[in-house]
Amino acid sequence: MGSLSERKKKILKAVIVNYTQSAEPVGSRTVARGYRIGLSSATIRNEMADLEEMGYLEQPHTSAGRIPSDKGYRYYVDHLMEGVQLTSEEKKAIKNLLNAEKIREIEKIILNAARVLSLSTNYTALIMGPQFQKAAFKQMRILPLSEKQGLVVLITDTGFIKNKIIDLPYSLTPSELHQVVNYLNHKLYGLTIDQVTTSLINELKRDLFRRLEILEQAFLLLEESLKEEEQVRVYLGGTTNILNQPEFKDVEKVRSLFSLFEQEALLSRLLENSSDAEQVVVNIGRENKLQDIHECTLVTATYSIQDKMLGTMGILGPTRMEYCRVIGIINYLVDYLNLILSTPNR
Amino acid sequence: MGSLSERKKKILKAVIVNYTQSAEPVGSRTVARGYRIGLSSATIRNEMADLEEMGYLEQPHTSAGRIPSDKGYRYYVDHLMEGVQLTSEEKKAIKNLLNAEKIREIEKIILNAARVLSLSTNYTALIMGPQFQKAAFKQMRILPLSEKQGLVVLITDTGFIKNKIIDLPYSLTPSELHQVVNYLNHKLYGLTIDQVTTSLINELKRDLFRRLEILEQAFLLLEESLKEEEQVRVYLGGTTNILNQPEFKDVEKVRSLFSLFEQEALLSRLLENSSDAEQVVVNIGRENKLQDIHECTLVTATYSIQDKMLGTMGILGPTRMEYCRVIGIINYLVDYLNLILSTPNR
DNA sequence: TTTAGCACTCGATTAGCTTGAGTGCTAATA
DNA sequence: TATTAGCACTCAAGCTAATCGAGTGCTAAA
Repeated sequence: MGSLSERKKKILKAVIVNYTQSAEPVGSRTVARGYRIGLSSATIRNEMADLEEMGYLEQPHTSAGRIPSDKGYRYYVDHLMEGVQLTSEEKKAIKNLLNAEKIREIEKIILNAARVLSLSTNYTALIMGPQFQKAAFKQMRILPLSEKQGLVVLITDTGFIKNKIIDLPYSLTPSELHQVVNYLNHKLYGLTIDQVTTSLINELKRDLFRRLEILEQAFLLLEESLKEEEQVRVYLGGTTNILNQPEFKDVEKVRSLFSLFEQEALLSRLLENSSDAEQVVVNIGRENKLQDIHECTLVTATYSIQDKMLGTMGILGPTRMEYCRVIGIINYLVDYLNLILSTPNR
Repeated sequence: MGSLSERKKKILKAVIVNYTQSAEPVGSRTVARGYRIGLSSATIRNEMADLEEMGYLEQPHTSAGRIPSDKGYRYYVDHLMEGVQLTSEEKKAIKNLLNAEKIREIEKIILNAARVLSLSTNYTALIMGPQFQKAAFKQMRILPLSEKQGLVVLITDTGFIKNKIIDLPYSLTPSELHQVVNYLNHKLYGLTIDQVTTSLINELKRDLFRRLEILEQAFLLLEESLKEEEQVRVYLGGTTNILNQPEFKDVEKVRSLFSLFEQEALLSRLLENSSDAEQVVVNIGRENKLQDIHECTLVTATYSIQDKMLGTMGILGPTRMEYCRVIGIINYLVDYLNLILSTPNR
């Protein structure tokens, strides 16, 4: 597949670079003039015809220039693109934006990261919040609210905090409650939320029954607050950025994209797909599973805290995207975020 | 101002009703045919010319029909519109949607209400979350996370729960911490968050100093978690609904509207404006302060818990809106929501 | 193998024409 | 006096034809 002649590579690259900027089909003459290839437009024309036949370029109509196909972009990303380092100003800008305040809550950090990502790329940022299910149990507390209600506070090792109001079984005295909570904290410490399955809970339940003779209902709280398949939150930034792109001058496209944005479940599946990979993943056009973004590219990367993968972030833009810039930025941001998150006393 | 002849009223109403459905300028013939006024188109033409001169109607261009002006809609809303009761099916549908699960957390209820509101009106719903500042302090707790960090949990009487991670002054022993918390709970109980001003905190600080000789830093937590002017959250529902309206076939308008949607601060100010009023408030077109929604109507109402005003909800659609339906729905939803929220053990 | 040259294609733009919904005005009518 | 019928007029929208020009493919010469 990497078997394109040097000349074809140069031309393909020229077409992509030009099209990325102009959003207009690129003609042979433009390539001949602008990119120091030292060939006449006629020759380039022939090469471009070849590239089209091979599937790297497309022609909107007979008498127009060429635009890159998904396959063309793919080749560009895999073989032609030069990784670009951010300038130190850009880096500084990102750091500044991200550090506006000393923030400890992970959710706010992530919300902020989405903002930064969209601002610095001018595309739309999607960030999947920490996957609650995969975090490890750190501690829980129950604060009594009234006779019959309590507030469960659940804290994971990744700094995720979850509240849930529950009904308390009337027969629990404060000290019994305390005992239950202590017992659970002891037993569950370090397990991932996934591991705290119903069966484990049932087991503990039996155990506790014997020891403390506490009402079964006491356990509904944990089940309730854990089992409830919590949708992973996806934070969006710069959703309107994409409206600046000429490919979205049609309201129909805008609608289909924005209704996707409204469906968190779909978004999180979209991001989850890429979440195994170590590196930055680029999904170009129809490589994406969802119809609605068949004309978009989604660049994703995962962020983590002390080597434990937390979630995925992505940039969504038109396939005609500034690939190297975006990849550079997302790379830098992920690294920096990992650093922040892993700093012990952040 | 209510001094329109009966005939003019009928005609104005006919124009508005028709335009609301068709989104096309309404001609004299259409009015004569469809609305049993018993007058010829010529007469109606004359009346419509009068109405235009008076500012209730507008003409996009000479040879087109008339469309209502903001003033026309205003008159309609104030004098001509018949309040429409929802059918019992509609009511049932709303109840079902809202009650999908037994939900206790107020935030989720509100999020859900936004969904319901947008689904049943087909416009965009904005709901301002509970105004933290105006809620009354109920209790606070501090859960130690590590040596140096603690989690402040703050609960208001309106069921709002707020977490914040803070740095603990190293010199506090658990029991000292406990004492401080108890003292604060005692002192602050029942005050609104607004009332817990810095000066009160300072006062308490002096007080505590004397009694417990506890480090000043212990107080940073409260200040930090309260003073931080927490932006009121605004929840959106059905943002894409508005894209179905023909008045938004132009991407420019979509962009300006959606970038407004991204700015929570602006949205909350928008809703706050109407938040004194008891009743449903209708802001038509240019009556709205923000340029971006000069072609929209915002219908708002406030919801409360046991007569304490919590927040505002609104419906945003084109000025050509089904006023009576929207007002009926928002009225019903607010009443119902108030009922749910005020039920003691919800 | 490359290039110059040329005929050809086809979207985009413009201008002119037609259509039709709707108006305003006037004169006739109830 | 209020209403209506009739008619000339207006103007956006839609259609067609003509023009323009960027860009192509092909051919023949270098």
